[in-house]
Amino acid sequence: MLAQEMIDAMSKRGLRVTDQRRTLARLFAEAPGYLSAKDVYEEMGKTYGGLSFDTVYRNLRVLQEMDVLEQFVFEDGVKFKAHCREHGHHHHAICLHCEKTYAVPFCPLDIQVELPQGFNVVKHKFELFGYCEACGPQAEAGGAER
Amino acid sequence: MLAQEMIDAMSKRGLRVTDQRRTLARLFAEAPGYLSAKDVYEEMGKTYGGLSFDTVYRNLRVLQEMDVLEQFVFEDGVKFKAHCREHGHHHHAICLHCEKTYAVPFCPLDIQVELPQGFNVVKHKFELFGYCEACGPQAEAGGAER
DNA sequence: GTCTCTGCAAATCATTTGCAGGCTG
DNA sequence: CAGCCTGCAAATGATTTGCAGAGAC
Repeated sequence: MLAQEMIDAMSKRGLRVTDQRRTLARLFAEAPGYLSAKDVYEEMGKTYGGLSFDTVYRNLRVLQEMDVLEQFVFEDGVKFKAHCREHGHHHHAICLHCEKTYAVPFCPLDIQVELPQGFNVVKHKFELFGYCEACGPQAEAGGAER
Repeated sequence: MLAQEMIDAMSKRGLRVTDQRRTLARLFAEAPGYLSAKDVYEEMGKTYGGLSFDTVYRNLRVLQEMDVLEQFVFEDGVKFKAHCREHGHHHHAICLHCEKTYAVPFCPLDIQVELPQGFNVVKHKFELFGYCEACGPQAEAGGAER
């Protein structure tokens, strides 16, 4: 999602477009992968002095609530990325090195999965973790999810 | 897993078998689903006075490190349950009402999933959330994973 | 008796909230 | 100008750690 689209989305819902939010939008528009609150704080701090942590949290939450950002609970904490533009139901392959996500159009539930007797599925998760083509070569050893 | 098995596992690795750990083992052996650190603290407090939170955390961590307990990161926090005895690779269907887990023998990766170009899968998650047969009827409305 | 385990209290760490002044529309 | 947004500081909640005494083997 482009920074401008995010800003428009905020503006459309009556939110103020501040310097911070502009910077935040740009940051996520350019980020290759997920960012934690701390990542955002540190990144924004570079181009934007006198920033406070709570404002970062507040904005992340606001943007997530209006579906501009996607939140993902990793084992080592919560991270965010711009909402993916992919349409239709899909899942993700997440690179453990660059944390970039790739769409996986396949959904396990589209085929007949043998469920427990009488189990009524409401929601599901299907995620692949590994190394993408670009990171594969140099990511031999290191880079765990945590 | 039976309480006695858990206790034996601890004993075998040179850990002391204390009242607390016995109680903890019994608790997990009987628990139908996942328990958070707080759940454990509250449950154990009932049958075991003068208990401290940090000891609960310590024991949960120790038991998890020796694969007696399984840790699961829910969106509303970390929870534990006795390691499932199911053999072979499998996934889980988790009831949002009772939090009991059911084995799902199917694995999406066993069939040809179309992966992103050059993506090398290291790890994957596949989980179903919903209501089990027992909870289905009365769980109409409420009980989200949060 | 030795070494691990426990409770207590204090330290972290991530996240949230109250408040008064600053900036956007 | 009114109301939302921000920084500051303090509150909160979850988890960890240091320490000295209690209990397991």
